[in-house]
Amino acid sequence: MTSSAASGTLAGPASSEASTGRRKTTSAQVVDRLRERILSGDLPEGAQLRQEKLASELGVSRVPVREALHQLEAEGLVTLVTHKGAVVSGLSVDDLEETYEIRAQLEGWLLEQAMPILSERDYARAEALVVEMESDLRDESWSDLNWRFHATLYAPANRPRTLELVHKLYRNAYRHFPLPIRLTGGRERMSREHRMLVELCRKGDVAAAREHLTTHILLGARTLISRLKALRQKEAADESGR
Amino acid sequence: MTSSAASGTLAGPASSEASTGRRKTTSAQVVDRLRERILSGDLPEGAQLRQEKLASELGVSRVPVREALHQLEAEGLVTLVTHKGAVVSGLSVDDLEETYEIRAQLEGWLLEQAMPILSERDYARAEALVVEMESDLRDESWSDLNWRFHATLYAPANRPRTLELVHKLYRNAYRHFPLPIRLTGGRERMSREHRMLVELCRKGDVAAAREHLTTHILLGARTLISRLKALRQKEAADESGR
DNA sequence: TCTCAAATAACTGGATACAAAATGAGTCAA
DNA sequence: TTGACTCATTTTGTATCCAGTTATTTGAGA
Repeated sequence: MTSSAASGTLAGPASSEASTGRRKTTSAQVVDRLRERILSGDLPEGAQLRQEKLASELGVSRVPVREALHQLEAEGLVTLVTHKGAVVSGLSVDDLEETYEIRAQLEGWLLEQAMPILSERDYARAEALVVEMESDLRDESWSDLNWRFHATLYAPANRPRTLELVHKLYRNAYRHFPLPIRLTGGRERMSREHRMLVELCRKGDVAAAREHLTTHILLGARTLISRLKALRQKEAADESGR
Repeated sequence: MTSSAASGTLAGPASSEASTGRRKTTSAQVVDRLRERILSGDLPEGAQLRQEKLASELGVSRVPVREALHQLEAEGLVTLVTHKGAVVSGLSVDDLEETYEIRAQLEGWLLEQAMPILSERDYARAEALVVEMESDLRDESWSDLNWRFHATLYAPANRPRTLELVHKLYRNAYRHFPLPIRLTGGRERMSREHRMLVELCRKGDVAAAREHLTTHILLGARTLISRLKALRQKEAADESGR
């Protein structure tokens, strides 16, 4: 446990210190590492997180790992059961639906607030992102680009905390969908809806834009969730029929 | 540190264990304790939280205290600065305004969803709470009763996560206002607005009810915040002029 | 062979002790 | 007065030990 020669060991002082100028604490680094692995799906829903294993993998002691797990629990990424340990938390279908409803409400409001302030520059930037989404066909890039597109339209509302909250909901919901089923309704439909949204904003039709955005989110969610249900049923069938 | 005979020592296993049947972990108890003290204003904004002091006060070691602080940080109640320690976090005026705006959006939506399902029983319960608020003149009871009134009208919407989120925002915003200035516009106006809200729900006028609720929240916030500003300016003046 | 209970192992939660790192205050000299 | 330096305080991290709980295995009896 001394040499910490494991493959995934945390970066030495030099690397992270140099970039920020301010060295993060070990537990904060552990949080970042684990969050990344969870959000990326590397640690799938339901995975057991053993303190000792994580500690040795990362080359740290158990204390910062425990603190990291507590923090991740507060973020909703893991579930801590007393004396049983940490498990990467899942989200029920109901929870997912609710998350999307909250997003629809808050994003609709953000767009409404931003619209009077949106400028041609913002529209151009948003459309550039649509183009980027059309050209970058890697599935992994998509959800980030999609968020940036949306965020571009909300930014002028100047509601940083709301934006952060929505972003958190966005990431937390998205990770539950395996990559293959994320692109709801295909890229074409997404592009079409996104372009349409920008167009409505340009026209200055607040009500129509909000309506379109809300539908975009909720219908997307419905498709996504029904696919997830199908996938889970299939998995359950495979499991029992095996 | 051995005898743990301090006044605020955590309850022995017996008391909390008996009620739930499942003993909470020490760090969870510490979280509860600290959250309570912060939300009640006992630990005011900006207060330094010394690990060792808290640990000895509560009769526990530093480990659960640190874990608790990390969790509270994730909840937004304290700010952790590396190597400087934990401070009860404040909220800027901008943050407060934003919090109320989010509440207005989400609560408006909750009410809309709940309205078709609300029954005479719910109205009666809500009105009973209004009466209770009129008779219980203790300032400390008020914010809890107020929340219960609102929650009663949202409960049928059956959106537990949204309700929890809103509740968190509610508490987190409220604690920043010292007790004396909490009752915006006096009890009479509050009662009037609450009764009016119930009446609009009874009539089934969804749009009017939502509008009234939103205004109720946002105007209340504005009054509250302007008072807070005045208070802070006064404090600043006292400070420099002393 | 199957089932259930006791023994055992594994893991988490917590306490304590100690080392390391960083901050802030104070000191001292230029 | 300014600036560098030292030092006490505090947080952070590690190691070790122990207690309590859960999971697993073992073994006896049916």
